[in-house]
Amino acid sequence: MGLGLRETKKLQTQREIWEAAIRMFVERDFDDVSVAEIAAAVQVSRKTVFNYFATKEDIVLSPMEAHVDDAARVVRERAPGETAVAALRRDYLDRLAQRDASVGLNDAPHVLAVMRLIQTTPALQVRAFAFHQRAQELLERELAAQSGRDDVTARVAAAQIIYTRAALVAENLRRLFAGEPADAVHPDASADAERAFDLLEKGLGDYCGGP
Amino acid sequence: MGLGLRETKKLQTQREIWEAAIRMFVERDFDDVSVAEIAAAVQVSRKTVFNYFATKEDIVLSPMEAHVDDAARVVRERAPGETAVAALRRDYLDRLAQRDASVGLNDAPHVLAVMRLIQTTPALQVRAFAFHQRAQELLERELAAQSGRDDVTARVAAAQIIYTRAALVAENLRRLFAGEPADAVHPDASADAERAFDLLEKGLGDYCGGP
DNA sequence: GAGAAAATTTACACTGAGACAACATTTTAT
DNA sequence: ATAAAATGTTGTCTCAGTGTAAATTTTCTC
Repeated sequence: MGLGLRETKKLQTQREIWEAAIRMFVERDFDDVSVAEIAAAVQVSRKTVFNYFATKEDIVLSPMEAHVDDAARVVRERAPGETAVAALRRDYLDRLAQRDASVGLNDAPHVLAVMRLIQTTPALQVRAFAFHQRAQELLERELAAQSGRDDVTARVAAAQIIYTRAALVAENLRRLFAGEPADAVHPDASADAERAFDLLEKGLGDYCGGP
Repeated sequence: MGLGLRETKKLQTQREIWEAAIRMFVERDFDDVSVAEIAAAVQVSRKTVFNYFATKEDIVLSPMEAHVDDAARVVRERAPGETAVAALRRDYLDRLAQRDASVGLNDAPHVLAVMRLIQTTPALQVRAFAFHQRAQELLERELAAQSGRDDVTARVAAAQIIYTRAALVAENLRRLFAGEPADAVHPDASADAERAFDLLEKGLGDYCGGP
C-alpha cells in the first residue's frame, strides 16, 4: 500500500526541518535561533514549520513523544508471573546494556548534544517534564487496571516508578556530560539501577538511618 | 527598623497587581487576559508588571516559591532519632489536619479557584512541575548531607518522596474539584497518605501482585 | 494524459510576550 | 533643600504563534 508521493514528501520535509533546526540549535543556542531562520535554511515558509511542529520546543522534543508509554507498555506486555517492578527493572537494565538514548547512556556526539541542549534550555527542560507527567498517568492507568486496587495507590506507585527512573537517567547524563564514556559509566549505572529498584521494592525503610 | 515608604509602596503595588491579575485570570482565563489589561486595571505601565514578575506565569506561581524547600527543611529540622520519611509523614499529616493549601486540602473558594487555574492551564501546570524539580534537588542535597550515602541513592530517594507527595496532593485536589468539601476528604486523604508513606518505607514489593 | 478535486504551501496581517533604552518621577540621604 | 539613587514610564523592537485567503501541488477521475 506504500505511502503516496505526498506522504513521502511530508515525512521528508519534516525531517529536513528537524535536522536543520537541531543543527542550528546545537551550533548556536535554542533561544538564538528563530523559527524564521530555520524556515529559511530549509527553503520553506515560516508557517510550514508551524504546520509540522506545534511549537518551537516540539521540534526538539517531538521524538520523545514515541516513548511516553514505554513504561506502561512494559507493564502491560510482561510475562505472566513477573511483577510490574521486576519487568520495569529488566527493561531498564536491557536498555542500559544497549546504550539506549532513552536511559541516558548513549554517548554518540549528536545524541549527547541534543541531551545537553534540553538540559541547558529552561523552556525545553520544563517541557520534558510534561512527558514524565504523561508517562505517569499512562502507567497509573495500567497499574490500576491490572491490580484491582484503588486509584490512589496506583497513582503513588506510578509516580515512584517514573521518577525513580528519571533520577537514574539524570545521573547517567550527568556523568556523560562530565566526559565519561558510556561504556565506563555502564557498570555503575547498572549497580545504581539495581539499588534504586531495590529501594522501590523494599522501600526507604533501611535508608536514612532508621530501623 | 520598619520598611521605608518605598518598600511599603513596592509591596503594595506588587500585591495590587497580583490581586487584579488573579481575579481576572479566574473570571476569564489565563490566556484570555493580556499583561496590558492587567497593567491597565492597576493603573500601571505594562513594563512595571514585568518589573515585579519576571513572566506572566510568575504572577500566579510566585507564591509557591516560598514552599520549594519545605521538604528539605522538614528533614533538616527533624528531631534526632526520627527518620527522614517519618518526619515527612508527620509534616504532611499535620498539614492535612490544618487543611493547608500546600497539600491540596483547602477548599476556600479563592484558593480552589487558583488551584483550578493552575491545573487547567498547560503553561502553569508545566511551570508548577519545575517547582517539584527544585524541591527534589534541595531534598536530595539534604539527604546526601545527612546520610553518608552516595548521591545517586539520595537522588532516587528524593525523587520518590517528592513525587509521592505530589501524587497525594493531586488526588486531594481532584476530589475538591469534584465538589467534595475538605472536611469530607480529610479522612481518606489521611488514609491515603499513610498507605503512600508505607509504600515509601516498605516498598512496592507487596503491591502489583508480588511473590 | 488532461482536467477536476483535495490538500498543502505560502503570503500577509495580527496579537501578545518579553527585552531594551532614554527619559521622567519619586524617594532617600546629605 | 537638594543631590543621588532607585523606580516608573513611554515607546520601540523582536519573535512566537494564529488566522485567512490565494497560489501551488498532488491525487483522482474520466
